[in-house]
Amino acid sequence: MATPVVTISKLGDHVGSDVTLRGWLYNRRSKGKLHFLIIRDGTGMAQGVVFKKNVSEEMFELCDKLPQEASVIVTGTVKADERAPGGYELGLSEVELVQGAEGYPIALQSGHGPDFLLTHRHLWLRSKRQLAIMRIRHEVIQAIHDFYYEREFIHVDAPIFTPAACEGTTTLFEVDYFEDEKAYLTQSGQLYMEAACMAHGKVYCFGPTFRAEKSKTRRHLTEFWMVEPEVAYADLDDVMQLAEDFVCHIVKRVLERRQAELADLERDLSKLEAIVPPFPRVSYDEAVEILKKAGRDFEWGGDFGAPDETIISEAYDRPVMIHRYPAAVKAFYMKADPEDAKKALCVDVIAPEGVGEIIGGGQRADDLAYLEGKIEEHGLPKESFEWFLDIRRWGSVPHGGFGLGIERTVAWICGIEHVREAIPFPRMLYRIYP
RNA sequence: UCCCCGGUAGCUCAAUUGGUAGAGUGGGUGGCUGUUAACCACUAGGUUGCUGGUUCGAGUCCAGCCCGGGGAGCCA
Repeated sequence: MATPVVTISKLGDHVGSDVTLRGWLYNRRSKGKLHFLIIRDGTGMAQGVVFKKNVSEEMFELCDKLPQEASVIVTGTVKADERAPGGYELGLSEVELVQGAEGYPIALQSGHGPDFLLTHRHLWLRSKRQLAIMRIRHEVIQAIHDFYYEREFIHVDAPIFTPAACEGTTTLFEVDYFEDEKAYLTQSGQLYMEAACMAHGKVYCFGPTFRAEKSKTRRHLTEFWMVEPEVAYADLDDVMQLAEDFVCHIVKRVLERRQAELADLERDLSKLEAIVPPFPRVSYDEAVEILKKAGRDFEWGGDFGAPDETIISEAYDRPVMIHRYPAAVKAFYMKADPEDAKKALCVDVIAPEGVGEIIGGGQRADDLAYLEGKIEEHGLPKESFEWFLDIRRWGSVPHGGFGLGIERTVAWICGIEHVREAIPFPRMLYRIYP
């Protein structure tokens, strides 16, 4: 009679009985008369033990030759054993080879370089560290959807093709297809969320965004994922409160449910456990003072560079919210501060540990005449924004929101150096394969 | 786009002042009944990124190009 097929994550439910696992050989440690087969199946890793006396000679020989990443179906008796990784092991009675994997390029030992690993990204995903990162990414995404679902936000998808820019036009990918006018890959779903929040009150979008920036740093991808909530009747304080609750919720969820993955990544948990409210709210003016005290030569009015952000974030053990930047360095749709028209009601959230900005947002301009002036000031084609101006023509209300970069958030939580490891198949300047 | 660093075995790296190209790992073969990136022995494996130059002689020095890494600007 066939044994039940189970996953490694559920082995504990089957102690004492025979089960079948379907997966891949992660590693093999062979002795003279027994083999230790480390098998992974996507839900975890488990050790199978093959004793020469318990199996046929052919099967024992097969196990002696199994290469790393061979696909295998194995059957054996589950028992708890402290010596086994994961706490359970299988005394194997059958090993079926599905396909071999001679010459598998990624070795367990001997570190590989980033170029080699990225070229083999489709295989690199199978390694322990990458498995942990992708599972944490998955948890972050699920936590995001749960957070907004519980708060009665409606998930509204924004288009990928857009007729005009939200940010600078130099960073747009042009698409040559639509007959009437040029189209571009989206840089942000925000403008569409502004329209949607006037319909549903509280909305968010979650999708890919594209930036044709010639950026070559550990914080940049050409294609990255962003979640963008937008809330009607929200002011800047509401936006900051939402951002704080949101980031805390994500970190807490990963700490609760992904301990094993964080352990695989050797993440310093105390850094994540420190992520609790309240986050410091620092005005742009105060941030400039921090920089000056640190000896930076910084002039009021400019935007912060990456080294500036790092200096400011190092003054705190949790994300820092910097608000009210000079309007001149921010996008056209920002609402001006009623107390100082030179400043915008915006907020950036800077993550600790040098990851940089994970959130950018603020309160939006809700007055028609003001917004028309800003569009002209920025030299943008007004006709492309008529629909956006309509939002201010009929039933305009104060509203605001922000965008959170998924890969930077995942990189920060995982404690990894580069965002390229925080997305399954990174797209970067000079890299589109695989 | 600019600045800095690099390109040597499948992979990660070493090679003294310009003088016969080396190790680990992975592959192969053999050994081992409790391994935790197992270990031990043996073994195969090279047009030193490309093109040109200097030199008796270039992995090493020079020029140009290609590719990669890190950073800046810009941004999430």
